[in-house]
Amino acid sequence: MELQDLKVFRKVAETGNISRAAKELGYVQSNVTARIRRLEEELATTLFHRHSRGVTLTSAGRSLEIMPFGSST
Amino acid sequence: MELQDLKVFRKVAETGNISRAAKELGYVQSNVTARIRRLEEELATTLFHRHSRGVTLTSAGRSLEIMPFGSST
DNA sequence: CCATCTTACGGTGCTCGTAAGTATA
DNA sequence: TATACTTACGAGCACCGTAAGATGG
Repeated sequence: MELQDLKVFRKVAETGNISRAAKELGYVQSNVTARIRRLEEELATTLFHRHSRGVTLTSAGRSLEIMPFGSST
Repeated sequence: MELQDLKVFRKVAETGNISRAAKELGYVQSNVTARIRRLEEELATTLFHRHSRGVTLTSAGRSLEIMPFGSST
């Protein structure tokens, strides 16, 4: 897992919305989807529950969210 | 700068030798050369002095060396 | 329909190994 | 000649945007 992965993950967690996270990060939405998917594969877990109004953290996602990296944003 | 860049940088700094760092990291030597070069370009600075017996940190390199990331190795 | 996430596709650049080149002692 | 760093090259994959698809309210 690289720093950029964590930055994207955090923005999605913060907004609860992949589209808005993408806009705020300056990416298109499909890239953020793909990045989150790859991160989930790498960690062999599910970080977000997907529903029609956005996404919410799973318990695994909440664990990652509190990792003490990169908070200098 | 990503975590992997820092990991490679640190191993080179630790050993003072790109070839040995590469071996310890499980890469070929030319890749480590290229990675360090890319990192230097990204940071727009020179991290190592090159000489015929290896490399030594520049003052910029010493600054990066003490960054408080990734020390969990 | 509208908002949102996903999938397909192609371009560009990074990462990696192999191989050859350069330099110093 | 031995040791070390650099450059050239090509394969594979990640990252990025565009575009189209799927789903729920």
